[in-house]
Amino acid sequence: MNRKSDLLAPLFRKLSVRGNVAMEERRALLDAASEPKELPAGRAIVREGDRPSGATLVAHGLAARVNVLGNGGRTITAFHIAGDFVDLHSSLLEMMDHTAETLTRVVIVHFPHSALRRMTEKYPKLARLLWLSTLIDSAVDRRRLIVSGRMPALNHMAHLFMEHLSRARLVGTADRDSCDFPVKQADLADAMGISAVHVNRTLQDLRARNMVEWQNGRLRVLDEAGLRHLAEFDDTFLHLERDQRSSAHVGGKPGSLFHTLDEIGS
Amino acid sequence: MNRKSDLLAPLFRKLSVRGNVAMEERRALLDAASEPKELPAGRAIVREGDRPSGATLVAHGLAARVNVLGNGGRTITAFHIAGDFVDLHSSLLEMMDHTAETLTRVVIVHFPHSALRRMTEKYPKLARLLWLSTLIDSAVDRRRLIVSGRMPALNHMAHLFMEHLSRARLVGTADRDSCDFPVKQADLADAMGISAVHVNRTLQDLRARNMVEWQNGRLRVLDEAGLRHLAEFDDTFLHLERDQRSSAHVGGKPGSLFHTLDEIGS
DNA sequence: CGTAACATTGACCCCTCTCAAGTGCCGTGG
DNA sequence: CCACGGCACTTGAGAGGGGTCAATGTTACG
Repeated sequence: MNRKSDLLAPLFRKLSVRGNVAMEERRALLDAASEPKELPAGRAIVREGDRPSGATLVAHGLAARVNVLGNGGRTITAFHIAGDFVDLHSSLLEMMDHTAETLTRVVIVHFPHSALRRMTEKYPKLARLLWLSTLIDSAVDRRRLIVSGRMPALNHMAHLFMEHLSRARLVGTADRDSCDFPVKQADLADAMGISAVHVNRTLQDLRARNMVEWQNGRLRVLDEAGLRHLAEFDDTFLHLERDQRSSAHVGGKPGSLFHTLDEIGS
Repeated sequence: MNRKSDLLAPLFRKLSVRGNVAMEERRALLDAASEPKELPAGRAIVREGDRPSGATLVAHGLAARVNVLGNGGRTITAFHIAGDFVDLHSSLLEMMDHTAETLTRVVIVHFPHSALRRMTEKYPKLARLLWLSTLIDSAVDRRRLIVSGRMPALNHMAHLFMEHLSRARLVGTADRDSCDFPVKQADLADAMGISAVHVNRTLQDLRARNMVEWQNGRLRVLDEAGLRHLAEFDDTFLHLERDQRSSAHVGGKPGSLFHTLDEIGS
């Protein structure tokens, strides 16, 4: 049990940034979670076209949201670190429009939709926080869309690194200036939409500028201000601020609409 | 009143594709809507940094989701047509992370958060459909992320056109092979992340292949199969299929969790 | 110590960019 | 009715970021 709660720590940490999560709510989440499962690297967690019966949380390790193009090219549209759900949206959308696969050894925890439903029914504040993180994920996607379409490789990579570091900090898995990022250059290429060769060159550029180190699967940011500047990185879009309504009072009795439309978004 | 219901027709149409919308629910939506407002082209509907007090629906005309980069470059990450909300997510995210501005004369209808809350409280099925379209919007964003990062201009443009036509069909504002698309080439450039010059050349290519016509703000698709092929366009991601749970029975008494977590997503 | 997987480098090419000039359309004012 | 200016669209030429192909280092590990 203690083991399981450790596994959910990153999620709790992330949710707590945006609003309080009561002990009771933590327990409810723990109860809804299945036994952890371990997957080796390179395994699919869910596949495009699947209709998952629950949501899967990454508890440890690194996974990626992957789409395959007609020409066989692989595209990574997001990295999932500890504390990220890979398919929370499948409950409404039903069919997965992308694959989630492990990039390293990964520990996952599964939450059946039925259990989630029961839990969120009872704890609307918690439901609200989960939806909020869902919306934040979309906000991050929008950000990536801008960056990927507009910035040259150097700036784009700076943004990717800063985003990764910020998100790792959010769930408490980062040191002051470094965090795990155990991917291959080819993975970065798939994530940035450039060739692996050019990833290599861009990386060298960033190193030559003494802005980052990246070896043995660990990212170290040497010049954060410089990186932020290059990437025009502003973590406002991660919505790190505390959400007024969730953290304190909130008139959200279960069943009130407070936990429905008002907490979603376009 | 009749006028107002005409304005909501595209929204109803879109929602109906995914689940039934009862007469009573339509009335509720109509009641929640403010008087329509008309804006000229080039006006901001909401600005980045705003904290809107409600959600705004485009009832007529064309708007765009815009972000401004440091170098002054404008990025369009989405076009909003009739039936699209421009800021539904602001209710949870609170602060807008992008601007929505009109590209033509636009008629908007405003829904105060409070009214939406009351309405969705009473009609969970309706709430569910609204959230669903919210999630579909994110799915479309993910799709754009893939396309924009991976495809050369010609294929990218093919995708943009097909997506626009499909969405226009969805809300009933398209003929068999054509729809309004009153933007400048410079807007297309901002949307695709390429220069206006190259938009022009790409457009000429597409025309030379007899695949599209585009004049006087109207798009006509001459070779849909060809376009779809170029763009690897598969409108599955628009989730046109009927949602089982929403359309028929559904055990969703108001207040049940059915309309909470289970209907959101990551 | 051989092999496989990943990182690095070099050479050459193409897509898209920028700069810059030219064309066409349309609304306004004379 | 025509001249004019503005705006959008076109076209041309040269430059550059990033792509591909292919070879060479470099580890990690059986």
